[in-house]
Amino acid sequence: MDSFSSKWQAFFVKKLLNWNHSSNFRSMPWKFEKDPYKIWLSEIMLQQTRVEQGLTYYLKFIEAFPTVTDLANAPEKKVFKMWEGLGYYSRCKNLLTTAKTISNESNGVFPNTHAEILSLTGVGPYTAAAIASFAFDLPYAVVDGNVMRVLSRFFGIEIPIDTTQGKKQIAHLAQELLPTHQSASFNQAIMDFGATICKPKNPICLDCVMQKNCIAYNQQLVDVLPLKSKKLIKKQRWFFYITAKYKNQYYFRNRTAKDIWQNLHEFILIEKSSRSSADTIINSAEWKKVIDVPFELLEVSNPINQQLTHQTITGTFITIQLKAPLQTNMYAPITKKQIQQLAFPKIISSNLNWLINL
DNA sequence: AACTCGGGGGA
DNA sequence: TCCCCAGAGTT
Repeated sequence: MDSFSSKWQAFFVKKLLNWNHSSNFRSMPWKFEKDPYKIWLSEIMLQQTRVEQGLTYYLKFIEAFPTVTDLANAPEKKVFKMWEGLGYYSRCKNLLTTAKTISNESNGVFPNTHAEILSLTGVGPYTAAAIASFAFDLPYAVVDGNVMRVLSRFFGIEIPIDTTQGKKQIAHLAQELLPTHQSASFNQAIMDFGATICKPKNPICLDCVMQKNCIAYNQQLVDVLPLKSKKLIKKQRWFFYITAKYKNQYYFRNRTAKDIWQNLHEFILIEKSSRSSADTIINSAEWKKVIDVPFELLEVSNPINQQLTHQTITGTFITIQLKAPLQTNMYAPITKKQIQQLAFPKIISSNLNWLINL
């Protein structure tokens, strides 16, 4: 565990803080922020999310909900609508849970110890360390994708970072490196350094202030580290969405199953595990079960692919005009005005305009 | 320990 | 296409 010489560790910390003080850090609205609520909000939004992508959402949320109590008291539907497009929607649900906990049980006062922060729903080791160090100057080292990459390269760690052992070793090393009285600066610096210099692809080693003692650089392992042991397996799914209109209303439902897009809304869905034609779908028993009234077929879209991390969705939209309201209660009729308040997955929101000509 | 949860951007 | 992004919760 302590196989790295303290000399190299001192070098790393000194060079990193120096690099940071030379105004190389990234400029972001939550930098130097001391309000734990704002730090928490930004950290949740940035989980597995690029800073540039999360930025507009953060600004929008802070304006709409200046305090944790404002967020706790907001209608859930409105919060999900504002989160629409950011992905990983369980974050939004957990965000609301924690906002209500703090607002109701702590009178809106954010917890100020590492253990309490870590116990919040949606707050794991990374986020707890980030809030503790940035808001309260507590000595906890953050470990995110940047930190794992930077440390595995500089110290030449060859244990895969997607294993328990690998994560444990990096976390231990990061905590050991952390200068106790400069935890916020160190944590921000190492992430900015990873994002701008020690990048995943084409890192800027020629400009790197620690090149001299970087094991990956000296042993030509920069393109190899960090190691990962697992390969991603993608599942293919075929979604047939039925845009069913009756008297200026369209049928939707909220996704509640243990699956993607929980708490988002969707049109009537018939899913297939293999490629299928729209004709087959329209004549299937499943179709007759949900489209239980006479209808007129208006349009069948071309298939549209959406890439997710673990699956590829091929979506086809089938537009029909109902001659009577559906008898099933699996889907609810929604007016155009109401539709605009609902949150949808991207494959629906990006096609909503032409589907129901808003 | 393995799986699953989105959407976007870069190579 | 594939990989990665200021990770966390569930199984």
